[in-house]
Amino acid sequence: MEIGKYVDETVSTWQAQRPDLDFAPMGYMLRFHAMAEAAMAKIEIITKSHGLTIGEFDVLATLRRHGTSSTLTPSFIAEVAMVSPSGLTHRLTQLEKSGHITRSADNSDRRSSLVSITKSGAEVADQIIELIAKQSARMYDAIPARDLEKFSHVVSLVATQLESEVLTS
Amino acid sequence: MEIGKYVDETVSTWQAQRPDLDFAPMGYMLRFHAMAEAAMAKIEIITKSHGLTIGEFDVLATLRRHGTSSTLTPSFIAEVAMVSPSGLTHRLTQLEKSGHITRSADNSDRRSSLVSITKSGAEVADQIIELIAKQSARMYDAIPARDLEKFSHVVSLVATQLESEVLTS
DNA sequence: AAAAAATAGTACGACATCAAACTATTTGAT
DNA sequence: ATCAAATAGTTTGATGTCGTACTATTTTTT
Repeated sequence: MEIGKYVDETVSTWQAQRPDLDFAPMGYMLRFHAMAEAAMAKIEIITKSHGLTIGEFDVLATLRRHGTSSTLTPSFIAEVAMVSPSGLTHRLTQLEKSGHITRSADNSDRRSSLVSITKSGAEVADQIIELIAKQSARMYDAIPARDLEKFSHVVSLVATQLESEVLTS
Repeated sequence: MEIGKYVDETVSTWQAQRPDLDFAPMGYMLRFHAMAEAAMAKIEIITKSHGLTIGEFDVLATLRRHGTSSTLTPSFIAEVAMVSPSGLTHRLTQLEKSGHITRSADNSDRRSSLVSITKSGAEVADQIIELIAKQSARMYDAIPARDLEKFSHVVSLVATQLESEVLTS
């Protein structure tokens, strides 16, 4: 089913069953989410075409954007990429198999290790980020700059609202 | 890491490494996505507190909003809930275990089956949807109605853009 | 009427992720 | 200095999802 229809159907059938509730905000939220998912699906097509999951690309991108031959610790990457330690281990293992990164010992702290991006890793990251930047631009092509500002503003407000709630709930 | 910071850091470090590209649109997209994820995480807390995954609730909600004692086929539910057939089978199995639905044979087409929501299933669905409706409303509390309209408009535009691309790519 | 094609649902295998338990090492407290 | 606590990373087990293959049934074709 297509996104718009899905949301419309969901909201209207719920509204019919529960007229005591207002489903308009839920509708905004659903549309918002579906949209973001669709955008992400586009990105995934790009990474997959280069043999990477989005998660793996995220790790590779974290390394790449800290320098063409950067070396970071798993902890730092996990923090920035917002992935669990175990999730990161898996991603690193995959990237290592593909030859996009190398792991080496950290002699100053032997609990830790050093993750380096390889030449091929940096190349793939560069190729993918170009496609993502272009795809993202295309996504907002149809939107007038003024609307986009307004949009961005609302997104910020919702973000603030959401994060303030984290503290109170 | 907090959402806003994460996006800012990502965009600015990429921009420094690849000044030839424009990362502003990607920034919008990332913020957009992070926000939607955060919203969904809120919903997940609600469903989890009633012992359901979001996916399971989606199935239960599909049944509930088609009537308090509705009966639907797995095919229809899978279509509306946008889940794969195998994914649906798993969700139905879980819901059946919890006593929220029942499966029975369809005598008019013996390949198919009939899924019915139970009394407890309908009750849980109602409880959860109330919380989701309220949570969604709270999310947009801080936003003036006019801005919200604009927001919705832009979301629709992006949606259209994304879906038109599906055809051309 | 028989054979081929389509459809409904399930089973199985793969995968990305997470939480919790675990090992190894470093830091901090006494 | 010693021992407890904290930290870094991996391993293990569980979960939810999908794609593919499979079984049973119905529809369509000839």
